[in-house]
Order: sequence, then C-alpha cells, then structure tokens
Amino acid sequence: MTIGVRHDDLRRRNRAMVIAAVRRGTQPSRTEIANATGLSHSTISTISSDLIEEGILALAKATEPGVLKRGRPQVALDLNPQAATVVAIVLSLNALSVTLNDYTGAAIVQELSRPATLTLSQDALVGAVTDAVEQALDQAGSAHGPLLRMTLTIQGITDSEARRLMWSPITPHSDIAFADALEARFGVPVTVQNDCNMISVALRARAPERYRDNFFTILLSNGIGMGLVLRGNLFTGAHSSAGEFGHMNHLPDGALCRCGRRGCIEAYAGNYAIYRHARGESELAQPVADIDDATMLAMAAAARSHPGPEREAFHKAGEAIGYGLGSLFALFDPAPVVIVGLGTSAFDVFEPTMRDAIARTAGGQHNAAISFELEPDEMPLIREGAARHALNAIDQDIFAPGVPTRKDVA
Amino acid sequence: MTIGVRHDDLRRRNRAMVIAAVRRGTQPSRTEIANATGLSHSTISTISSDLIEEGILALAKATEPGVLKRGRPQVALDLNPQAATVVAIVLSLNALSVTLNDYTGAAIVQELSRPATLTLSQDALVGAVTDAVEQALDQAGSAHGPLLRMTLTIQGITDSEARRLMWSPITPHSDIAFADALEARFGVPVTVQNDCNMISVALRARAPERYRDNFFTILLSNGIGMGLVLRGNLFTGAHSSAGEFGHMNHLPDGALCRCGRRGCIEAYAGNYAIYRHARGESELAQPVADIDDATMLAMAAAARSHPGPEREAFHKAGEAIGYGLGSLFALFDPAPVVIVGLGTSAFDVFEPTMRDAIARTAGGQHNAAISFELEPDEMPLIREGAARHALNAIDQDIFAPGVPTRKDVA
DNA sequence: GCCTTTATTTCGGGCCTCGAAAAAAAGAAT
DNA sequence: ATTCTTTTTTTCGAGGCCCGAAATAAAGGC
Repeated sequence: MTIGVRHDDLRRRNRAMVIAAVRRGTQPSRTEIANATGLSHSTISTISSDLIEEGILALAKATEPGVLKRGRPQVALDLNPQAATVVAIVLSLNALSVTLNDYTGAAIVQELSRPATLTLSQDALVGAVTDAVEQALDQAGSAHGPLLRMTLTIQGITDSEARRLMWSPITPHSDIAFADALEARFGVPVTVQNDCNMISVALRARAPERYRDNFFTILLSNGIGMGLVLRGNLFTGAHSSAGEFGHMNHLPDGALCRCGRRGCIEAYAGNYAIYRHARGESELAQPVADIDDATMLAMAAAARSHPGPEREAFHKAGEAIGYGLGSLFALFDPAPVVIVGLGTSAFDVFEPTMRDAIARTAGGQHNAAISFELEPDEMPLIREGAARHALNAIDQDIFAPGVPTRKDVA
Repeated sequence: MTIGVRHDDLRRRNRAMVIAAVRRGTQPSRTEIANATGLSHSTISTISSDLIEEGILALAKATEPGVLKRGRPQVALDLNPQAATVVAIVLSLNALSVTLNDYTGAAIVQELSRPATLTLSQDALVGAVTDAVEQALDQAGSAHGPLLRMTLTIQGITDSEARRLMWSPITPHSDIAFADALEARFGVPVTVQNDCNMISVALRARAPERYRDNFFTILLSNGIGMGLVLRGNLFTGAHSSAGEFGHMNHLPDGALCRCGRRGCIEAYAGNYAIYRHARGESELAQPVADIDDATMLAMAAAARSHPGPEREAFHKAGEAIGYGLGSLFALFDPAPVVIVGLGTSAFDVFEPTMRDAIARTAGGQHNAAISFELEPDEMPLIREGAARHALNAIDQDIFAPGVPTRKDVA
C-alpha cells in the first residue's frame, strides 16, 4: 500500500537531499546545493544550519587555493568526520579485514588477519570476527565519532534480512548469525552483505555520473559474483539469493559446477573451471576450493603466448560470460559492465571470444556500445562499498528516524 | 539529479494517492482512504472534495445492498466516468482492435477490423489505424468525457520514447511513427507500447495484491513475449528493446530463430519452432510467419495423446522456457509467472519438462514455490492494459499539472 | 424522541517552503 | 582608505498544507 506523504516527511526528505548532496564529496556551498536540489536558498540555509548545529555537517577546511571571484565567497560544506564511525568488515577466504571509517568515509584504522576460514569451527569463525573488530576499536582509541553501524561483507548468499550468512565458499558452515553476534557484542546495527553488491555501491560512490542508473558488476574469482544495478536500484532480491549471474545456465547438462548443478556459467568461467579445463581434466571433475593467484596468472600468460589448453580454457570462459551477458542484454538494455578481480588480468585473452558470443545474442547489435571497465583489485572496492553502505544507512537514520521506507507509485 | 520536494508537491502526491486509492475499484469511503494512505481524515476530506468539484471523482451510485451498521454510513467514492475518455488500440497480425474507455476503464465502444498487416504499405497501415479510431469516435457520439489520451499496443520493439514501432513481426515495415500520426490527427498524447508489457499492467490492475512487486509475464504465441515487473516497476528498458525473454540464449549455435540468430528460447518455444520440430523439419529451417490456432491445438492434442514428434516438440519448448526461467530466477528472486496466450492450452504437455529444467538450475530450490498462472486469452488483457496505461498517464497529468520542471543551470 | 455510534467537515495550530529584503563578505573603483 | 558592486547567506513575513480536536451529520438502537 502506498503511504501518504506527511507534512514532516517533507523536511526529512529535504534534509536527506542536503546530506546526500554533501556526501557526493564536492564540498558544495549552500548556493550550489540550492541549485542542485531546486530548493530555495532560504530552505537550504535553515536545513544546513540545523545539520551543522547537530554536528552532522561542518564548514569545510579552507583548502581552496581558489580563483577568487568578486562578491562574497561561497562557504564550502563538508561532512563532519566526527559525526559517526562505522566498521567495514570483509571476510574472505583465509583473510579478514576490519576497517574503521569516519563519517566522511575515510579510514581511521585497518586490521588485517588471516584466519583459516575453511577449517575453523563456526563459533571460532564468529569469534575471529568479533575479536578483530574489538582489536580495531581498541587500536582506534576514542578520538573519533560514536560507533553507529557495521557492515560485514562476504562472498556467498545471505538471508533476506541481511543478518545471516546462508552459504559461502569460504567456510563449510551454513546459517551463521553474524549480525546477531556482532550486535550483541557491540550494540550497534549490523548487516551482512554480498561482496559484489558492495562493489557496486562503491563504484557508484566513486563515479556517480557513470554508474548511476544501470550497470553490471562481475567479480571473477573462484566463483563468479554479480552486482546488478537497474534504474539506480541495487537488486539484491528479497531473498538475497539474487544476482547469481554465475549460476545462470550456459549449457544444459554441461560442466559440473561448485553448486552441484551442471552447465552454470561459473562452471566454465570460475577459476576452478579454467584450471580444470587447462589441465585437460574432465568437465565433471570435482571443483577445487581455490586456485592461487600465481597459478591463474601463469595460465593467463600461457594462454597469451601460445595456443593450447590454457588458451582454450580462457576462450571457453569468455564464451560462457559472453552468452550470459547477451542474455542479460536481452532482458535489460545494454549497460556498462565492470569486471573486477584477478580475472581482469586475463581480459585480453578472453575478450575476443566473449565479444563474439555477445554478437551471437540479442546484445550483438550493441556490441560496440558496451563498455568494459576493468578493476583488478577488488578488496579496496569491497571495503569502500561496505563502509559506504553503513554510512548510507546512518544517513537514513539521521534524516528519517523511525520511519518505514516509502513505496513508489506505479 | 535528485530533485527537492517542494511544498506543493506534497498536495500533488497526496491527490495522486487519493485518485489511485479510488482507482483500485473498491469504491472506498473517505475513511477507508484515510486508513489506507495513513493521511488524516481532514486531509482526505479536503482533497476529495476538491477532486469531486473538479469532476474527477464522484459519489458512487448507491448500489450497496449493504449490511448497515450503526452510525453514519460511509459515503462510497468512485471515479467519474465522464472525467475523460481514452482510446486503446491493439494492432496484431491481421487484426486491429480499437476501444474507447471511460475514466473508470469501462469500454464504451469497440471496433474490430482485419487489415492485412503483412501486405499493407506503411502509409496504408497507419491509415488503417487512424481510420479505425476515427470510426470508433464517430460511433461513440459525444455522450462521454473529453478524449485525453491513446495507447497503441503492438507486438514488437518500440523506440525509447514509445513513439515509434521499430520492428514487429506483423509488418515488414520498420520505424513507423504511429504516435506522430495519431497525435497529428487527434490532438491528444499517444504512446506506442509493447503488448506483453500492457498485459503486465492489466494483471496488476486486476489483482494488485498478487501482482505487485515481482512477477513475470510470458506470452506464448508465434514469438515469445515477456513483461518484467521488478520491485513494482515495469522494466521496459530505456531503449524499449528490453524484456526480450524469447531472445535469451538457450543453446549456443542452436535452432534458427526468427531474429536471424541461433539458439534463442523462441527458436524452441515459439509456435513456429514447435511446428517445425513436430513436422520433423531441420532446426535451421526458415521460420514460418504464423501458425493458425487450430494447428497449434491439434499438435497439442497429438502430443497429449501419444508419444511422437509433437510431444517431443512441446518438451523441447518446455525445456527452453524452463532453462530461461531458471536463469531469471538466478538473477532475481523466484516470483509468480503468468503464462498468457494460446500456448497455455498445451501447458499440461510441457509443464513437466519445464519444471524439470528449472530444477536443474538455480531456480530448482524454489521449484515448488513457483506458481504458474494461466491466461489463455491475451486480447482482453492487452486491451485492458492499454486502457489502463492511458488512464494512469491521465491520472499523472491531473494531479501533477504543468510538470515541475527542474531548474538546471549550466 | 433521545442516545449511541460512526463518518465527515470545520477550525485553529504548527511546520515548512518561498520570495523579498537585509546583512555579510569579498573585490573593484575612486 | 573609503565607497561601490557583486555575490552569498540569513532573516522575516506570507501562504500553503497537514494534523488533531471539536463540531456537525446521519444513521441505528432503545
């Protein structure tokens, strides 16, 4: 049911817009905010002075060397770093990263550790995470804003409320209540998010003009992750099992996938699939848990230098990804594609077959128009995205305290 | 750029909500509207008396036999049929339907004709449409509200502004400026919409509680159409080439599709594909333009009664649809699927293989939870959807007069 | 007929945004 | 050095909108 717009929603929304305008990171003046939002200068003035008084915004440090024009100079506004602190936790295979970020998103403290995620017991895994957060908080001391939120990011599938990890390749355990454990320990709201979705969040934050309405993020690692942004909305799906690009079907009854089914895109384009193929193993051979980076790079180099099973393996991968993207482009308009992860290092090897596959699908007519952006290192993006996700939630809490989200009118 | 919420936007949106609440068709009282929208009784009271005064709403005819409770009885509100008239045009293979609907959506006049769409010249085709509308308007006389909008619905691809038909199987011509022609002749806004999308609009209008957030509409005819509703939004795509479920790839280098590519779902599940397969023709045989209903029904009957090429053909079709849906369920959450068109008559024949295919994909885990709704006759749905689409646009125009253009300064 | 119940309208209060005017803060001109 | 000009920001009064409370309206129950 569509809910009515109350009189006080108005202020809330406009506060939201002001915060969002400042979070864009351009240190806008009140005048610029007024122009950007279409609201009057007087409105912006009152809202921003409220926000400054509440310690959410602050006058920007006068770093401007600036070409001074005539007239009263604009006063640049910025987020107050002290307004809040968030924790971004990234749990990946045998690696754990905990970052404290201030309200502007800048990192205060970063803690890295290497728990043996595949062998730890469930409790030990949860313990490793909470301990690492504890340690990071200790290390940060108290010279920062109040801790208000955490986002834990992981490869795999979460429950619909973003509170539990349902399945992940990094641990044999399932249904792990990370959010509950962290909330109990630290007393702030926590959500569990898919890593690739957070990459999408980070990309949009970095380049909102390019990644605004529609774009696809593909994370190439042992599995294939996807972040799907359509009409400006991140599609995580109501059950958070969505965005499983890697498990779209490429060939019925095809190669054996890590998920136990056959013919998934991942069973051709995941690291284990490329490895399996390059070594001449059967398509039905059991996937291995992880291939180290050096091996992948060596295979890519081999594929690049001479024909052989390595090259064929990457071509197969490109074909699977290409057909998958083609199907996506049939459903949605062609949109920018960002390829993230070590797999980008072999992009030159598989791009031709990928483009060839796209050309054989409905995406073909737009093949030239489809841009592929490469981001070799996913970790910074995941960290940024997780922090940004937590910050967005805080922004929401600040300007819309205790109000259910609205639904759009069709 | 996110735009600020102005003070008068508030009233506009709340007017919109009142109109929408009444359009749901339940003849709500002011009290019910207040409860549904969460707005106060006083607000609803002023808004609805405004709308009544403007001739948009009216007191419902006292058709209520009603269980009278104690207290002042509620006054049921309804749309004023005289508030507007819209034209819903459905152009399909060798058939043209023009319907005048009043503001409540009720049909006033319906004109059916049978132009030879495949052989008519482009001008003659446009002429046939405008003439048919003219005729319908003549027939309706003047005892109806002002004509405010038209929607032309067609199978095929439109341009991004919904003004031109770019490609359709019903005519050899391309890039036909239907909207321009109709607007020039009748002086009201016209859009050109895909038939399957309009079916989705109609389904939501009919059963908003079931078809609200996510559902997929599949139209089985000579081609395969899809309407994609995600998070309550109809995904037509910015270039309106979206929602092409039928051209997702099923088998690389597979059967020849009408679109010239190979392996599309349509090349296995479209009528021509089933026909081709049932007759033992090659997968690469040229698709035929149309199969008449009797032939399709006969093939379905044959498939039902005994094993043979017909049964195999439908099984192939079910497999292609199943894998396609499976890929969709990998990307999005499982959602209700509505199958529309004559193809539903063979649903019992292809359902087992379809479900089996879904089970082999990421959709498998939800197989039991996925409901398939059947709607054999698509024409009423397309007509309803087209009318509804036009009415929604009018509602927009009414509550948002003189669209608040954003003031973007360069 | 009067009481009770429920629906709708009226009225005053409190916010919110807006436009206009005032104040502030600079460079430019004299 | 002082007085324009220009531009930004704040202040202030007006008007619009929603809300809650009270008043009014329209039934059925007694």
